[in-house]
Amino acid sequence: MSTPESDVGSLRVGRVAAPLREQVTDVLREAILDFRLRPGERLVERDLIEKTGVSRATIREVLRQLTAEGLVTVIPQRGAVVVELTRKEAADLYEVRTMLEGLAARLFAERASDEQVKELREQVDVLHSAFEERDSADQRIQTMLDVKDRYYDVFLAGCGNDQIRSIHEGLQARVRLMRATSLGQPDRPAQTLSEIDAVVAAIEARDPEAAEKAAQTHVERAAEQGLEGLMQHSEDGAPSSAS
Amino acid sequence: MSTPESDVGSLRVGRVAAPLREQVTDVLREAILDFRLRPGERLVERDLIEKTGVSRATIREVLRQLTAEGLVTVIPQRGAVVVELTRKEAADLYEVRTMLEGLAARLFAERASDEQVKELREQVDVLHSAFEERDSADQRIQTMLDVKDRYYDVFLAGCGNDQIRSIHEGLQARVRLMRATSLGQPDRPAQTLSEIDAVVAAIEARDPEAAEKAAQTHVERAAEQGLEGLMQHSEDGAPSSAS
DNA sequence: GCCCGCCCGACTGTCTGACATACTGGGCCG
DNA sequence: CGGCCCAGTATGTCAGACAGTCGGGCGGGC
Repeated sequence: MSTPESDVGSLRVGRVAAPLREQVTDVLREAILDFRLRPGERLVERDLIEKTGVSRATIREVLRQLTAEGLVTVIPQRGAVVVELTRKEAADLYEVRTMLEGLAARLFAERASDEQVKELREQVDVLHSAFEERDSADQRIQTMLDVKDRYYDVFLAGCGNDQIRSIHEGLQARVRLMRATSLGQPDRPAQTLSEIDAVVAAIEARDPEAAEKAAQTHVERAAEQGLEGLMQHSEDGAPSSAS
Repeated sequence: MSTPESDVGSLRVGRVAAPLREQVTDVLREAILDFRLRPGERLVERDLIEKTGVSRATIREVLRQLTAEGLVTVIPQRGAVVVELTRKEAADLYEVRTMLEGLAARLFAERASDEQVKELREQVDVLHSAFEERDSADQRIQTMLDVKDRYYDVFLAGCGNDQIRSIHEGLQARVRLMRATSLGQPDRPAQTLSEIDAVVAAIEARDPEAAEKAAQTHVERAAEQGLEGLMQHSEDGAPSSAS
């Protein structure tokens, strides 16, 4: 061990210069999740080269990465396309997410420090005030989504299981993607708030069972709403254009 | 080869010529899971080029893929390394896997066809007879692992949620990887058998709750055993060499 | 007039070679 | 003896090239 043992490990320099490849990955991921690249759209390497300014090799590595993340599908000899989620796939994703958030909630209630519980409550408060804000509807929804992201950060950090976080991230991304086809009912904010309140309340009471249950209920409700928008579409395909 | 339209759809040609990249990915993945590439080992691109015979571009795409699968980590400017699982990471993985298999078992009990249940039972029977076999210990263990893989195939197919399968695959791979450091107690086969029996029995009884519980118990037991081997090692690192 | 088969353009899959940059280890100098 | 500098090593990224495949359009045959 060369590392001079004093209190090393906490003073790492933040590695400012991210590899180009990762920057591109982030940019593309954002573009997909923002629907600037829409589900079903082909990702032609040459176009991406022009748009991003990096070389083909880099682009291809990025595409592999996004493929593994489940955001793009690759058709052999045809290349990458932005994933289109089937209704069934979306339902399956929600099912897993239900379990996962339930687990996270239970663990949070069992293991988190009082500090973390307090922090979680604070995030919920912020969420409430974001809801109260009188911006335009669009504005408010965006704000709430952002705040909710931070809520989830605390939530998944506090449960003490890092694997949950990384898996949840992937699920979350794809679920978000699903809203492409639905786009329908964006706001059921009040309901969301009370569901989350229930989760945090159970956590504050240090009641793991209740927390798990509440978290599951929350995702199930979200699933109902989310899937509803897909119902109108065909049985199991995801035909975005031409009827 | 102009597929004459008679009863097409069932006679797909199995796409024998997989993209080179995927073959290489498979080979490397196998090598990692077989510990021919051991945890902590550096994966130097030039070496891999020599060993696999493909070009650097291809190798790099493969490494990205494996990175995303969680089998290798990349240290910036230093390259890829076969992952070394921390005791905590392993524990976290088991926690998630517990939930996941519990969910799968519940869904299986709820949704699978009688046919599928029967098939599952058959796999368990095969597992039993593999256990009875009087091969060398090593031989038997290998056989049981193979059979168990097939059991899981049926199990995860029958639960009807494809997302579970893909996530479980990833977890499974990394958990297997963990045995690198432990290597300790490979066989607790009898215990395993009875636990699985319990799961399938509950499924046959179409009792989702019991099935979920039994499946969770199974993974928890496996986790205890699996993690035990890691205990002897240092707190949270995974120092494979020199103490 | 319609259908079949051929051909062409568009892309991907893969390879080669090259260059800048960052890390490592070791020898040299003060 | 300790710190500095340097060359070797490996990654990060780019440019260009070429074969193979897929799809669609065009033209000829029936």
